[in-house]
Amino acid sequence: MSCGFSTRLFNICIASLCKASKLERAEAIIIDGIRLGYIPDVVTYNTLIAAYCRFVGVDAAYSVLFRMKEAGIKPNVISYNTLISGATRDCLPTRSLDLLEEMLQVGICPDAWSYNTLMHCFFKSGRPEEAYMIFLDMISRDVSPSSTTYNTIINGLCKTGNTGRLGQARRILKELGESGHAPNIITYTTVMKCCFRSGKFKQGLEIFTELKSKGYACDTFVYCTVISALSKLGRIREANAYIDEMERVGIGLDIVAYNTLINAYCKEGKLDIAFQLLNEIEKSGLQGDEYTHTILVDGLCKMGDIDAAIRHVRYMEMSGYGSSLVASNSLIHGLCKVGQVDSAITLFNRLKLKDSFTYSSLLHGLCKVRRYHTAFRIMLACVRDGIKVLTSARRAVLDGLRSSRFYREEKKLNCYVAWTNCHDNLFHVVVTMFGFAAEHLFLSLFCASWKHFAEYNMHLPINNGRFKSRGISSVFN
DNA sequence: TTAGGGTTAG
Repeated sequence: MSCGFSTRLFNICIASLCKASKLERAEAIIIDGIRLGYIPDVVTYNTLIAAYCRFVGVDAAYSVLFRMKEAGIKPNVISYNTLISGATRDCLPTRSLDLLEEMLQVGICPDAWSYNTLMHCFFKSGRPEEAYMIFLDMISRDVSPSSTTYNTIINGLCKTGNTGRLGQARRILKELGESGHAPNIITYTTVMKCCFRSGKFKQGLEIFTELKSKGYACDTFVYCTVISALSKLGRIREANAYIDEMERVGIGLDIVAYNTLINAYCKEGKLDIAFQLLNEIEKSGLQGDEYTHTILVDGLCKMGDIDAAIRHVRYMEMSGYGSSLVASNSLIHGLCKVGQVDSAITLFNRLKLKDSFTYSSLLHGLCKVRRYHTAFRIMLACVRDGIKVLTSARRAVLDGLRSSRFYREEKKLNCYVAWTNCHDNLFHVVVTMFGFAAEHLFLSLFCASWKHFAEYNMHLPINNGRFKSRGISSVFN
């Protein structure tokens, strides 16, 4: 008994070292502990696995699993769930699936936690159809979905663009409650964020009112979501009121909350307060991240202080934040806005990575100063790279080419765009066919009982029989 | 000792 108590204390000590990322020290303590008679148990090793996943990587964590077995300690479901979580953090769906396979092979039954994490991994990797198949496997093995399962699916489908019936977000929440799976604060935050993401601000704010009226305690996630949405809408006074409320109810500010605040002040044009907050972050022992500085760069661009924005991007590069694509996009947009299109082109050419924002901003800037032929060349490169620009940017280039009598270029560009659209349509048909599965899940999720749903899905062609051990990987590869 | 929700740009 006393030995068990000592092991608990020993594990607490290891956990605190791991939390502070002092892995070498934790390992040394384990060796010293063994000499003194403290025998590490499965909790000790699981703590170490979690820390290696967080601070080093899943491969290093997996080697701990190996050492654990060598020491005669059998890994349990938490050991594997932790590794799957590590693979998810690094966005490695194949790896997480292999770990599930290994669990089954060594006779450890995956639980809801394992499946939820695995589904999240596939959603995070932009593969909702496979996440759906994981869900089917979960059902076929009689593992009951939990509230986390619902939240993972709602969030995953929303982030991968399958918003489905989210147009009726409040009804979804009501149906979830009626089905006996009461939504929790995470469900509310997820659905609210989905509304904001799809531009349904009114509905999102109604959900916020609803969760407050139902007595849910708002946490920093809820406040950040709402404050950010209000900032985007330009409703700064209300955003400020919630910032005050957050402080009043004693919610401490982490880096994401600080970034949200800085963004609100930038949107209001109060750059001085935004920079004061940056100092406050550093004084409080936190550290600004890529988001913090990107928000500041964008704020400076929006205020027309391009020189300061350029200086801040240089500061970011020198301070090890890397070159943020979002910050560069803000800068390109800002340079075009103040008429420095050549500088925008120089920056554009320097970028190794470009996206739709980069191209759209520069194309708009070029059209604004009637440099349609340059815009034509850049847009050709963009189409060839398979990047889609805003419809307004494409329209501006085509209209400009026609008005400047560059008919041959206009025709060529139109051909390219039509060809790409044709491919997109074909792709859309394929995606829709597979997407049926995800959509079906979504409809069933809120309309039918889980049991009925699972039985029904057993007859779907996409689920020809249950997944079997070793069979599951072959479905995905 | 393990999972799900929050912050940036056109």
